[in-house]
Amino acid sequence: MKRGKVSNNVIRRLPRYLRKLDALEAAGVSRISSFELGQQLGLTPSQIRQDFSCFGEFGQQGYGYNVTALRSQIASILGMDRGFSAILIGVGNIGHALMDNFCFSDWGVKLACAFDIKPAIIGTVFNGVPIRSMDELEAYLKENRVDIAVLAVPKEAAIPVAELLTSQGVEAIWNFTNLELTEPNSPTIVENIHFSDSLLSLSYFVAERHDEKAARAARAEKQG
Amino acid sequence: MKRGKVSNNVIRRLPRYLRKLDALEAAGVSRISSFELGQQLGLTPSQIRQDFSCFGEFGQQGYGYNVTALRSQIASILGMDRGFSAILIGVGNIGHALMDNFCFSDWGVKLACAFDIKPAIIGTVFNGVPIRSMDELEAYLKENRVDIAVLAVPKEAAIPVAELLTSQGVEAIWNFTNLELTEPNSPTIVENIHFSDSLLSLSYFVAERHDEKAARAARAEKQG
DNA sequence: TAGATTGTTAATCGATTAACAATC
DNA sequence: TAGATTGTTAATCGATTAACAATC
Repeated sequence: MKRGKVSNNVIRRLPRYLRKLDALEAAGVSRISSFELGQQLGLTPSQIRQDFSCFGEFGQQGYGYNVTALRSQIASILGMDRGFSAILIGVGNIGHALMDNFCFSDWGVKLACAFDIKPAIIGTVFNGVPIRSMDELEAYLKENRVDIAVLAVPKEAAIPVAELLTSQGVEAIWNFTNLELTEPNSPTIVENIHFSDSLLSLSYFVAERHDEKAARAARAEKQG
Repeated sequence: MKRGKVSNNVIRRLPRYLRKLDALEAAGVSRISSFELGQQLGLTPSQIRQDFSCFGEFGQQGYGYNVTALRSQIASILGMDRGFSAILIGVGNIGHALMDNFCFSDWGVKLACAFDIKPAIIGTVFNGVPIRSMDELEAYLKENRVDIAVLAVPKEAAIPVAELLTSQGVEAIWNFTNLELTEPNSPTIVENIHFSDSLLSLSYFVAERHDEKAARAARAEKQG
């Protein structure tokens, strides 16, 4: 699989392709052209073909793409078949919601273990995932390969925990705290889920819409 | 405030500026230059000045930006001072986590009401927010202006609920289901929180990193 | 005043779109 | 074969960066 400096925009579109292909497969669609896929995703056929061509040749002239084959290629590009292992740190509201609702294995990730400080839940097993004491985290990291640490601790605990993770060689942090963890020189990959950023962007668009409506109303008023 | 077609990239950076300025203010910093802000955010000073200039002139030559004033300008641009109202639909894991942890009012949004189908919680009040029956949703929408509907229902319920929201003129949906709600011609603004997309992007970067390491190791092997 | 830093115009860079030969 | 659709090269468009006059 070729992969010569793929742009961030392309990478961010890959999961959407995957979801759409999943849906197509579930609907019994076996082939699709870049034109049709573009229609369904609101992208140009050109862009779709360019995106795929970063990684290889998955289509066939005159035919299009085999849905199942393309899906499996993209899954592989995204690393879903590599058996990445994850741990969850912080079983509060969000952590609990993830353990309960979010099916890591659907995306090729094995959630091996969770850590928390609440005595009441330490030692229990939730949805097949054992919850351990935070005190054991460092020892765990020394003994086990952890590809992805899901960070769902309260703000106050975030920085020291992130530093421990980085110092113990955890490859990547999936960050649910509202803090900017991205250190300039850190070797750790950080992916943020910033709820507030998302809500504020939405808020911006709503405000813009309101302003447009108000402007239209004002123009109508002026005209008579 | 001028606002002539601002690019999506700019809009997505605004919440980050806001968070950084909040932190600077909290740390007692009263002025900052685009150079220094750029250093702290990993952006070029040019880009920062370009971004701000989409909305007006907030700085002063030879001085830079007043942190408090700039923060409040950006808050206003993002619509934080408009008193947008929100409702939450679906008080499951995620919905509950949002009610418990996520401070809507910090971002200028008033969470007025929540809706669910579970009799046990209908009629209760959580964190000051009343939980009502889903049966009352339509009537509520007819009687109250709702700017933002937070959609946190199970997959199965998502589409019909989204259609109800759109038909009742809800301006925007903050979508926590893993479904693509964006309808080609819908007037409703949709902002997605797709956990799986985020995790898969992260997985991609980890896979890429692994490949690079493997390639380095292979080269070293060959040489020595 | 001299130094610093803005806002903006121009230059560069990168991403998207269009076009088309290759080919199933 | 004729029609369809790919993968890729070239053209366009937009976003980022650089430069600089304006000015605090």
